[in-house]
Amino acid sequence: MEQLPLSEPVLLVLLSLAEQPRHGYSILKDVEQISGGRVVLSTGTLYGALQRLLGQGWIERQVENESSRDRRVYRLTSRGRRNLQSEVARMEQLTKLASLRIARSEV
Amino acid sequence: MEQLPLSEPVLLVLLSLAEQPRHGYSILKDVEQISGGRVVLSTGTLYGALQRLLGQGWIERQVENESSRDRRVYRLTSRGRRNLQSEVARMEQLTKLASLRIARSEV
DNA sequence: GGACGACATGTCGGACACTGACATATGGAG
DNA sequence: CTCCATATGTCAGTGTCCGACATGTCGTCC
Repeated sequence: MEQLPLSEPVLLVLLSLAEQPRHGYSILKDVEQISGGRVVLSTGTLYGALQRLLGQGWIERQVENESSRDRRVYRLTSRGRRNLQSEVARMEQLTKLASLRIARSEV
Repeated sequence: MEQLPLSEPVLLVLLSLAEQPRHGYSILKDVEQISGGRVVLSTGTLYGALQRLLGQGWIERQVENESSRDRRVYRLTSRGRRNLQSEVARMEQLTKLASLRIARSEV
């Protein structure tokens, strides 16, 4: 029922979780790394997005056995993975269109 | 000085203008067409975006000789075209990363 | 000539996401 | 013991998008 498209911050959070379950701060660092340092999420953006994604059932809390630190680990749900895939498919289509339009206009 | 990324509505407006100069309503119809009917801009979104893009120097008004109808035709500036190209390059990079991450997680 | 729908531009309030600043607390290194 | 990285969270401000409303023209059909 939720409509795409995703914002870049949220997309990067999901891509980070697509690789493996992570906790918030780990997502923060991973996003910075995979974006080549270009995207540095503020904690407000991150934790707000996590709450929203939880509410929509795209991600879920992972239960931990014993970790000394106060970490909250999240993982993609199958629903979240499906939605992420369709979102990426949409992006690919849009990117292809964009490349065509730009190329055509340069001739 | 303006930072990317662009929202999907604005990106589609720019792609529409990348092909040829258009007036507002024409952009509206073109965006609907190139997005396969998926994106239907509200006029609030469209005219707001056009004002912003004018202010940032990404697009400019085209002077008309004589058209009966009250049309305001816009075209991309060279600055706008450069920025659009770098934005599309960014999207391609992000899309590539996304495909990799998703593919890897499916194995 | 009158009605109606497509064309054409615009404003405005509400909803919502992103940002930056602030707050708090723990772990490890020196 | 001090400092920094780790770790999570809130909040006010800002900007964008959307839907509704407003206004007017042009062409066509009856």
